[in-house]
Amino acid sequence: MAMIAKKAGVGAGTIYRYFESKDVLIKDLFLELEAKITATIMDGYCDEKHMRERFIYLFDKLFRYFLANPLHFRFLEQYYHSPYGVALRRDKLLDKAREHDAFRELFEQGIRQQVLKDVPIFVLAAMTFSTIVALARDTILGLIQMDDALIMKSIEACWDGIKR
Amino acid sequence: MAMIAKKAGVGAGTIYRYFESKDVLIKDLFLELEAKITATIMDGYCDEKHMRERFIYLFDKLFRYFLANPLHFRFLEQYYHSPYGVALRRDKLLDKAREHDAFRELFEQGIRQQVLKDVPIFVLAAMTFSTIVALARDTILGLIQMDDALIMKSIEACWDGIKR
Amino acid sequence: MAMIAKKAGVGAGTIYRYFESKDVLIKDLFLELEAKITATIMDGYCDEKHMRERFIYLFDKLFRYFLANPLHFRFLEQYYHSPYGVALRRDKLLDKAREHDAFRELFEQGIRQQVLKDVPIFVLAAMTFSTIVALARDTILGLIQMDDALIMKSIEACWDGIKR
Amino acid sequence: MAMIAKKAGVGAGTIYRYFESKDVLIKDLFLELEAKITATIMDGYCDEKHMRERFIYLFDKLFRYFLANPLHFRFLEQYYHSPYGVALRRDKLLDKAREHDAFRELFEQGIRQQVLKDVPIFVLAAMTFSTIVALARDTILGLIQMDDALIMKSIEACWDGIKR
DNA sequence: CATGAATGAGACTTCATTCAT
DNA sequence: GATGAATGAAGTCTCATTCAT
Repeated sequence: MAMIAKKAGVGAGTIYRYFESKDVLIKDLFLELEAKITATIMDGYCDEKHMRERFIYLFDKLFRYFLANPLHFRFLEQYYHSPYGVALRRDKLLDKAREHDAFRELFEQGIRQQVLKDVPIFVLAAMTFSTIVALARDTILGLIQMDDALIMKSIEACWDGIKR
Repeated sequence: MAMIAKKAGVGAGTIYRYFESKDVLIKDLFLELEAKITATIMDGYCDEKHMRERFIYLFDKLFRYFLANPLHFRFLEQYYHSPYGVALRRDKLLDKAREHDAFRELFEQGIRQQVLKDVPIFVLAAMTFSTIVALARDTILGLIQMDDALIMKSIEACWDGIKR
Repeated sequence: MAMIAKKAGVGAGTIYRYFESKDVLIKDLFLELEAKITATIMDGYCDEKHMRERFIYLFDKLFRYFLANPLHFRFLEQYYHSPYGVALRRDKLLDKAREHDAFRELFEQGIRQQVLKDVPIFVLAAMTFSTIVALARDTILGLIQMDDALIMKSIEACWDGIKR
Repeated sequence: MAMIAKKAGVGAGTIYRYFESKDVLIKDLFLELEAKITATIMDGYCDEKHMRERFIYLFDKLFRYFLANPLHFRFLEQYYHSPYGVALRRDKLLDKAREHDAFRELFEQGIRQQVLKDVPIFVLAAMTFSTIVALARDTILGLIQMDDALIMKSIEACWDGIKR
């Protein structure tokens, strides 16, 4: 908190006018970031295209967002692995926080149309998200390099994994 | 450190006779755990079986190890997402720590034999490890349930993703 | 101070236009409350009745005021036990603030007329006020219950203690 | 806490090896003090003397303890007026913390033997303790002076108040 | 005159590490 | 070699007060 106040150029107590506590600050930041990412990804997304194309569109955008915003990515990763993140995923998986979620819809539709494997959605999510996140992380850390072609190949491979 | 000393039944200072610092203790614990997991997984592993069979064997064992040892799993996850873990992965990816590694050999051989997609190994690793880890995590957290059939399906789906 | 401003429906800074500081605000509030209590108690008080009757009248009224205004009571108690209260009592005892004070007059008259024990007034005050305050406090806290008869008995007992 | 550590000549964290928290420290200090006072007061106390004599003995000792240990007195006063103290008195009044208590026994016996007024014990306690405490407080604060004769007179007056 | 955002000293507490015994 | 009491920097949070608007 001291560091944040300093970076923000304000006194230590000022933060608490805007955020009830450290935890709330973190949660709010997460929600803001999540909304921003969703907006970015959904920009230009076309509901009516072929499923594979939509899949690639979404994950490509997601991947590029991560690379373009490494700080956001690191924050999200930490958040997801914290107790907050567990609670969040619990809610999502238990359907408490449905909302509009393009990924979920895509997977559900894919299963219904027998384009995707008939497994629980969380398996499809694990196979795709965690792969993209893992690759993004190592790219950001400078451990690996991924050019456009490799990004595409990887996303297509994910598709191969989930498609029937 | 105080808790560890207590659980170990020794004085707080005693730890420092065996581990230079908290960080070193954590690193050593990780290495020990890693060795144990490798041993467990490799037990019964047969080099000469068909590649797909070997793939499934390894990941099935890995997955089951995680479920059977949730504390180990949680420690490893935390470790991987800490600064220690980054350094470790850096070493591994940059080939500095090439020991005997069945997964790596499997992937390399698969590419050579044109059974697997011709992508860098780190892509294959991301697609498989991160998926299994994600599923294990949520299972351990009680967010999802995976029975034997679903475990098998998931691993096979991973294979579909990386195979040519 | 923030809470007070909110309850008052004004900005936080506005308080400081009416009260120099938190301490002054508290002191002023005390003085206001004291005046109000004095007025309440003196209402219907008759100088010319028998001394015992007047004594009972005053303490009965005081006691009932406390029970009817527990918030006032709590504030007064806190005030008396704070550094402010010490200064106040110092002034009163050292005769610096001799205003019209029915209790004091009663005690002084009682001593003069040899109805009360020949001890310093502060002893009479301690025996009566502190008893009534203690009983009021515990009643307000819900630790004890006092009905009309018990209130009367207690005040009469105080009288027994101070009378010659 | 910082002040305490400094006065104790130890580091800030050292306190927490001996007391779980500030609240526990305060509570423990209170218990220690209470035990010490009880021991002091009970020293030389004779169960078999006449009741009035015992009464005077106890309160005289208590009063003198307060004067001799003004810091103890101030601490106890603050404690009794804090939330801790309320809880404590609640327990005592509700008989949860009976133990050996000379004052209580004296009052109970006095009522039984029809020496004292037939009022609840808490009234007797209020009339005596609060009077003695009030006089001790103002003496310690230097607001009043009490010599041996006046102390005796005051305690005897308390007795007059509670006796039948 | 009123506002309320900003302040920053100070409160309690934690914990990895040291060192005299 | 083992101990565990002591350390003190650092962390989160509160709140009376100020001052530019």
